[in-house]
Amino acid sequence: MLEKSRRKGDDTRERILAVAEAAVLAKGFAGTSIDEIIAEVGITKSGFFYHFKDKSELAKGMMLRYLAQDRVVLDQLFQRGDDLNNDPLHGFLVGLKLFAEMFADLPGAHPGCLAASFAYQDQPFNRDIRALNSDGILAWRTRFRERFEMIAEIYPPKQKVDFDALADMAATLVEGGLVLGRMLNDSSVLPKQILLYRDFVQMIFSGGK
Amino acid sequence: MLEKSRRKGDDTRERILAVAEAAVLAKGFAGTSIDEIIAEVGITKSGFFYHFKDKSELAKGMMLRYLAQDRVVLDQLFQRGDDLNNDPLHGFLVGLKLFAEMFADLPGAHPGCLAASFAYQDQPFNRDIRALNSDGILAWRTRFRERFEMIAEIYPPKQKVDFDALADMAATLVEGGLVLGRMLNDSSVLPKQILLYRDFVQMIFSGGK
DNA sequence: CCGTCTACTGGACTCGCGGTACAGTCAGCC
DNA sequence: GGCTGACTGTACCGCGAGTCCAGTAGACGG
Repeated sequence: MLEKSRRKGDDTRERILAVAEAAVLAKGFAGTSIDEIIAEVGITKSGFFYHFKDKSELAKGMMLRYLAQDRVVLDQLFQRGDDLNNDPLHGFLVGLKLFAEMFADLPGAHPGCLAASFAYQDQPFNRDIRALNSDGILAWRTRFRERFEMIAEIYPPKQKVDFDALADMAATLVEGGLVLGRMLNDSSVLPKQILLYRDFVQMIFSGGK
Repeated sequence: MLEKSRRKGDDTRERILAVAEAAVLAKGFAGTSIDEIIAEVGITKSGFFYHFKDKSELAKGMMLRYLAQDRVVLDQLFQRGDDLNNDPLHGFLVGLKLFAEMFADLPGAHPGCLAASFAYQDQPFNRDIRALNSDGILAWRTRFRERFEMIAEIYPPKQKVDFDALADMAATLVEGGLVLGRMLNDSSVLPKQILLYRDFVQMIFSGGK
């Protein structure tokens, strides 16, 4: 039928993950039934359990997929920021602007974050998921902190700042912004918060303006 | 047995809500079964459904209880800040410090937020819940914006700031901080973010220091 | 051409949980 | 003494997760 590039099943697995992601972002993990997923993918229940031994394995697969996409998108974004401006501070500020625009331009209003979706789920499957989640956040922290250290060499901040906390602030605002966006049904919350964060970073490293 | 102050059932209802809140914060709403709640409260299923016609009504009751508590706690906190310092900026900054300390001193590491717990749930019951949630957030926004306007009269900010967004930033950091706290299993994330927010507000209104 | 492996289909069945229905109970109040 | 509020107890339904297992179509290798 379609392409039969690598394995036959890889394609089905990928389709399950894609369908599941859309459903979970729209209705939450608990609110998404397997029956519903397989109906959309066009397979049977047995087919589903051939690929994932249970629902938590599905969640794990979704997280891995999500984090990989996430990493690629973020890399591209801040790379573009640096391409447009080779000063580490201004490259970062451009990256943040692009980041805000990305969230502003998202089609379906409020996508939400898979990670957060899982963070507020029950314990059992969270052992594994939480580890993945944790790694994802820690990657952000490291990436941003290293950037701040680079920036600080050129623009020494007037007052001392905890770079780890400042790095975490980005992820915090994204997660919180998505939550507020959902609550208020207003997708402009998150981009505005990112831009405020941008102002904050700018103030810290280059004073007033 | 105990007090029989108002009605007999008010006490039971309250106990259901209290038990449910603890369970939901620990395991998520979907992960909390009615059977489990009634076992702990010591009533039967019929008794439960006498008080709440379904699980979404329970959620609604929990939200109302939660928002009421929230309002009281916040009022007290910022009132204390103002009592200690009658300048609107410094009173607010003290309030934020108390706020951060409150989260730092919480016993069970990461309590999470009921509101966020529900924000990532499925659609159906969310119509009602979302409205409550929305009202809660909007109340924060108004409260903080009014405060910023008061502060700005005395400390005109160097650059123009969107007070609504700056107000939302507090709620955003709280929600996001709770999410990150859960993911990283680190309850120090949220207080640190609040203190960063405090620094930001201070920089906006009184420049460097 | 045969056997094996992958990627499923089909169907039957279990269990937990949300939710319904409804009859009965018991204590307090007018 | 009857009504109401706050339940108990039991039986039942449907949905969704998950299990078991038998069968099969197609690719692939010898």
